[in-house]
Amino acid sequence: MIAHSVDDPFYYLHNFQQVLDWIELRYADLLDDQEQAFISQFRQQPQAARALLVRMVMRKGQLFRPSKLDYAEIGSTQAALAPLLALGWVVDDSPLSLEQLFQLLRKDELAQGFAERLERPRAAKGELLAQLQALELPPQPLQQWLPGFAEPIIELRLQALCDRLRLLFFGNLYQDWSEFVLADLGLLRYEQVAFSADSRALRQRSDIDVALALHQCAELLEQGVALEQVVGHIECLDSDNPWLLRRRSRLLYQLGQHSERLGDWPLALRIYPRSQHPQARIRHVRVLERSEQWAQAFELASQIARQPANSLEVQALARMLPRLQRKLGGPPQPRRAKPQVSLVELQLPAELAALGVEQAVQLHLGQGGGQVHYVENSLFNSLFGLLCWEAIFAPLPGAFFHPFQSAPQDLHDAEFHGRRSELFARCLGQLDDGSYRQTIRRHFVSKQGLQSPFVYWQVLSEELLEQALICLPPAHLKSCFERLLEDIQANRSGMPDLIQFWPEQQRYRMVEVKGPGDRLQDSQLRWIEFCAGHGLPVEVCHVHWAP
DNA sequence: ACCGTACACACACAC
DNA sequence: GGCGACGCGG
DNA sequence: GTGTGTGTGTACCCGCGTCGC
Ligand SMILES: [Mn+2]
Ligand SMILES: [Mn+2]
Repeated sequence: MIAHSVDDPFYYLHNFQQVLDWIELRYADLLDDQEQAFISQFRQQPQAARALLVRMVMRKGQLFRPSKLDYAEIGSTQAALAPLLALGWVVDDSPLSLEQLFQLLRKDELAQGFAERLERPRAAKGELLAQLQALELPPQPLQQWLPGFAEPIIELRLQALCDRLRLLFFGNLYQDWSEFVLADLGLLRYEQVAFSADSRALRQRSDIDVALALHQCAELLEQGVALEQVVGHIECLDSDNPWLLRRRSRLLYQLGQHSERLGDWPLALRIYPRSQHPQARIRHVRVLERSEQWAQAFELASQIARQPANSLEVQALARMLPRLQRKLGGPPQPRRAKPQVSLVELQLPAELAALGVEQAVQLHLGQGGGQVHYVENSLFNSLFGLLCWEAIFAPLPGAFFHPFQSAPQDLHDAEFHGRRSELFARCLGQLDDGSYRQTIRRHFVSKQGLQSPFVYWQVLSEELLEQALICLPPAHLKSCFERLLEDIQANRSGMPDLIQFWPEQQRYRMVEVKGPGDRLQDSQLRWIEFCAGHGLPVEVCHVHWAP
């Protein structure tokens, strides 16, 4: 599937052609005439022209100077360009804004070309731009900006089409064509899932359009376009595809946060109710509170408290409800019980501060016998990922559809566990009969280095793994893994900095380190609460620096 | 990992 | 001419 | 001093050339 970069100078072209073939085979019914035509015409072009086009597609932006497109395997850029210009896939007379011109030309070229119109031609490049921006010159072709400039500037007109193809192949827009070469070089290695030939990222053209439009809205948001306008755009976009809906909710949530930052509470109050983001309802209450609508805030908070959707909501409400009751003139609220956790106050020499608090405590605790590892979330998540490898990478319909996936598409759906409950039950069942150790060791070897949403290969040494398998009781692992499966997103974080093992006694403890001025985060509090409830040994260690 | 996702760290404010 | 930001390429 | 909320900074393959200062 992947062309080898070491012995094929056109490896990128062959990879691109593979993607076209893949799409033609599986997605033909989702392409329009223009897209179909591109795929078939592309094949008929000379190799040099095809290669140059792909090089341009892989580069940043759509505007280029031919002198910057100099590739040994392609040879003459001019010759390669001719067929692309004839087809209109590339044009060489696009109007350019002043800003675009400044991105393409060097400072000395601009200073020379605009010499008469610049007051201070020796200033910094950004200053030169500012001087010319004041003249409010409209976009125009290069030949009008700077008649007689040594080379043209060419524009690739196929970026939108190629984004669509990339979306179809990868099912997202954050992966790009460098995936192929990274995989070829062994820098990224993926599990080979035996998915069926009809497994596809997207099933209808309208979903593709929605995905592209959402991506565009995210870009508008980033560029700082008026929020009202972006919200209006998003509201028109609908789909029954769960990951598109999740994407939409996330974007609305971000818009809500932007509104908050601008102090636009009415807008935030309109946006948050439209988002299904796990924290959207809490933000809604919070904005009611910030805008001093305490009665409505209390009412909504009480309503959520009757049917909380997740543990984040429960936790946030425990803080907000007493506060709101006080605001409404209720009786003084009893102080919430602090979490049951053993606290250690530790005084360390200030020289160790350079290591960072976690490493300083790691060093200190290690002197008392019992090896200490700085693991945070990596240990428990890795053990989970190794034990449940087959369930996570099971070829369920629609979960896998291309060779570069590190996780199933529905990993963060509420139904992820339900759709695989049999498989996970089988994995977790191994914690009852002791066979889990062999499964974890087997996958540690056979899957070594393969991308996984749970396994942190760079942290998980064999020594750490063996100590963990000796010291961690299977019942503790089972509680932890069941909690993870209840809500992967929320429960995969918050685990303590350090873990200490005493293999001779089959004993361990976890230690969350807190330097001066630091405090437990919500996810860390929830982990500690979970540990208290299931008998997992965890401590919090406050560090003070000795003068 | 769809400018995200973990962390710690820096402020602010109310009690 | 040294330094950092950034884009590129395998 | 407590408890809260909010906004930052940092890291994601890595060596190399170009550009700007
Ligand atoms: Mn930590
Ligand atoms: Mn810590």
